[in-house]
Amino acid sequence: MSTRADVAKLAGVSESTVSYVLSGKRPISDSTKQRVLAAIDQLGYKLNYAAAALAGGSPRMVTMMTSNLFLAPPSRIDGALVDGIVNGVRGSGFHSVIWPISNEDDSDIEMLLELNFSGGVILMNVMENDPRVHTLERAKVPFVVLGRTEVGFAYNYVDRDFENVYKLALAHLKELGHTHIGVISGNSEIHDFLKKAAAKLKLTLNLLSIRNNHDGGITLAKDFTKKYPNVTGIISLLDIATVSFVNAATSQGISIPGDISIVGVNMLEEQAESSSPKISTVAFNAYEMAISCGKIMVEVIEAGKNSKKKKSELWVGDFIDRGSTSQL
Amino acid sequence: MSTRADVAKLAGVSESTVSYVLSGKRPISDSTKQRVLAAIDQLGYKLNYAAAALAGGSPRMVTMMTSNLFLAPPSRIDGALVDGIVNGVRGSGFHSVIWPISNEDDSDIEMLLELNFSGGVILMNVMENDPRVHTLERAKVPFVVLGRTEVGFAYNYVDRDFENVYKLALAHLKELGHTHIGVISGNSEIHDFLKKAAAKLKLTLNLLSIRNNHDGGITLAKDFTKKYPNVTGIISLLDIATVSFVNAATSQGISIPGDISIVGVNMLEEQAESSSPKISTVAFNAYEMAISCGKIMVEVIEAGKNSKKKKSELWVGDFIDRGSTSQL
DNA sequence: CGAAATCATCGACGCGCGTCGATAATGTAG
DNA sequence: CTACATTATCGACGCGCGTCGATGATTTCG
Repeated sequence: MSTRADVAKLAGVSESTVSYVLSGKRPISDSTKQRVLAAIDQLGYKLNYAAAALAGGSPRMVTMMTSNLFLAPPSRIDGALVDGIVNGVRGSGFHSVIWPISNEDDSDIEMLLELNFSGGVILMNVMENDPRVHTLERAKVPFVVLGRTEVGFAYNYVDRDFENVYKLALAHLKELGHTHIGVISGNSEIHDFLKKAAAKLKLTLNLLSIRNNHDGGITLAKDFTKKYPNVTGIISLLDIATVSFVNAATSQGISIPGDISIVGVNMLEEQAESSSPKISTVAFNAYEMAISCGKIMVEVIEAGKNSKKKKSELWVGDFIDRGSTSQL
Repeated sequence: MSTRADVAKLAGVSESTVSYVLSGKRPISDSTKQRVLAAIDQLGYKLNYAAAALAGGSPRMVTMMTSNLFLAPPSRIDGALVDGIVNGVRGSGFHSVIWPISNEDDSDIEMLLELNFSGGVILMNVMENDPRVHTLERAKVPFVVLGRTEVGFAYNYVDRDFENVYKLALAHLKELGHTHIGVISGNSEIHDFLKKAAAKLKLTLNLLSIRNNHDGGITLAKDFTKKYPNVTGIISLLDIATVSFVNAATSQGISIPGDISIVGVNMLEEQAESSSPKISTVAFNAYEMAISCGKIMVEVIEAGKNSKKKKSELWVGDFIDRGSTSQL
């Protein structure tokens, strides 16, 4: 393993010059820069991670902090997000790592920060008013939240523009004449953005709360028309259960889109096309969004502590018609 | 953030004494040991990760190296394994981290090693003759393979004792009078251990190769009895598809265990109990196995380069009767 | 009681790199 | 040609810790 000293010797310059070539924090003439880079290439020199961190450089490593990636039934979406982040930061010469935290215990987070081996943190699977955000804030680590946790507090985030995603889905259903809309969700309450969007369009919402698994969808399909005679349109916030629901409903004689129109807003294309019939969605480009999140993370790290400006991004997708909706 | 110097000053000892208290590599009298520990406690001192790594200490961090955790449909089993490893090493004061590698490209692995921020590597999702094993071997990093990749090459591993797992499942089916056994698998060939076990018991195997998803199970169930009239017993190496198969077969009038007896060998209990009827299995204690793997990893790291002895462990589970098999 | 062995502890050095202050080389204006 | 700003480069130091050799304290044995 060659060191900075080896590179300096081979290039005939001082060690600090090598450092400045790499960091670009001081001007270096083109000629020496070339020589140094050639030496680096020839020796296959790699920056020693630990030494750089010790000497005060921010490590070129991004940590994805996630708690429920492995406890809950794993979703394709989580996979797409992880994958996107990895590729997003890779392009900038950063590495990425997943830091599994087992529970609500803060000690895992603080461990990570104390180790100081991570240049930035991407917080995933956030909840409303997630306390971890404040832990990160206090620790003064550059971080980006994938999702949003609360208002009135400035932080970097990348999220879906749920306000418009819901509006898009509901507007489509309303245009087709549907007024009583079922909401397939894993929560016991309807999300505020969704309530607001429905109110504006004067639609009636009906919460259909199920677990996001195969069983959840099947259970919901059973006696659906008897239980929810008014519901003709559905907006679904789940993925796995939605596929099962559509399959199950169809096989027991409910026609989609004849009897029920359904729009998914939280599914990957692959999933939306795995059911029969296929499911129209408001596209959720999870992978692309995660790539962008990774890039923003890198920008935030490189901007350094000096920059107080927070970056954020909201993603809407197009409505993709796969034929699961029709005129009432 | 307090340092070793702070602790030394407070305890009234030299810095090296503090180090030796922590590492235990030189004898320290009880009285000073107590004083040092008290000072550490009082200051909330934490070993600086980067400095320790730089100075040559092996970092108290374990890296799980996995490629297809996020590309393939995620399985509950992978989750259980990750979770087990995390908890297994946590008990020994190690941290663990997932290093996602995107493809067959070795550069990701070498990056990890060059960074030298990992005390040991647990290689997951290994294939037969996995080249990564040799990369790790060459790099002289302590590593443990979760699974087995090839014979005639000494490395640390933890794996299921497939030879006996298969034997247990097949013997059970044979006792009940089944002679033509279907093998539900995702591969295009039958695993050697399984072939051998069948040969010894004079059973005929019939490969039923499907994808490990909901569709795979349903497709297989369709016209099963027409396509495979001889097959009365099944040993399934998949999890998700098996649940779907059992559900689908049952709902189209095939009686389990009346018409077909089935034994799963690669499922979590939770999964085996989610179908109707439930599925008898040879228990796969993935979580417990992973905990053990984590502990072995720590042992290997702490044994250091001096110890040439390789550790390995093979796990068999009990046959758990859930009523999915019966006398022919 | 003195010499040797053992034990507990200390001091110093180096790991590889980031960065500050200083210096040498070059350019600019008076 | 001198005085001074600018640019390019160097040398030295410190980050926090692991570890080796050395020192002083204590015990053991002849």
